[in-house]
Amino acid sequence: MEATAQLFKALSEGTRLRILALLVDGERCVCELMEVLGMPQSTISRHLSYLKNSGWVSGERRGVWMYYRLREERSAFADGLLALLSPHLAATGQGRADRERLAEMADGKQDACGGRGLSAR
Amino acid sequence: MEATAQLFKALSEGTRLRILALLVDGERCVCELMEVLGMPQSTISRHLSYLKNSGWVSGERRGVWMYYRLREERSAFADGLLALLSPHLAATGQGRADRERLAEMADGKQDACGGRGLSAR
DNA sequence: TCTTTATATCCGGATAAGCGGATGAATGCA
DNA sequence: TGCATTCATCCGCTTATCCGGATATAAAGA
Repeated sequence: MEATAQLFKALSEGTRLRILALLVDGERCVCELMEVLGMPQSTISRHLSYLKNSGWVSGERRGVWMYYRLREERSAFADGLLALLSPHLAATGQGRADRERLAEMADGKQDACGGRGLSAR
Repeated sequence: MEATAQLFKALSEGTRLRILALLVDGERCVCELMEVLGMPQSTISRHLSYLKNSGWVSGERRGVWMYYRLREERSAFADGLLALLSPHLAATGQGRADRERLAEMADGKQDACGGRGLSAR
């Protein structure tokens, strides 16, 4: 019960939901998320830690960059939750805007990372 | 996005989840919940207000008692969430214990309400 | 080794949330 | 009307959470 509450607590914050929604499409590095969400690095990093500790995402270092993605090992409950959540978030105005912003960045490559951080996809 | 976060925030607290799990089986009055959860009245009442404000439950006064139940008007998303949540909570140790405690109360009618508060079911 | 870049963590401050006793309002009964 | 019961809200307190600048760490290249 308390564990379930903890799972929901991770999802009870707007910024974390935005991050999760972006990660549904694939891995992202911190600087990409900073750029899309328009928030300082410490804020992004802190939320990513939270999501990692609560088991929603995993991080992998590649060179100087940390790439975060959704963890594929999930409980059946968390899995159902995500299946429910991801289309819901994608349909949100904010979700659409974030996704669009990311697409623009991928085009211009004029972002903070200079495009170098963009994972090969 | 922020609205979704708010929805989850209501579910991010153990006591509120216990209450919701109990309401899945039908309406309950405050004194029954007090007795089952073993918490002071102000605590129960506060969480019920929270659940009411976030749209999860509705309350109806009948005489001196307030009966709370799950609101049946829910967004598609909240509906899916509840469908996922309720069996999950019921399978929990805490969920089972609470349910059992309630059953004992219904038998003995020796609870704080003297059984008068037990809705006719 | 020195520097730069990307990220994590620390820190202090502000705000929110939870707790449970105390108080007050609504109801019903004598 | 007076009283008991049920519940909502208030209150002061403690703890948790979020923020973002500052500092520390890790990697890569000069």
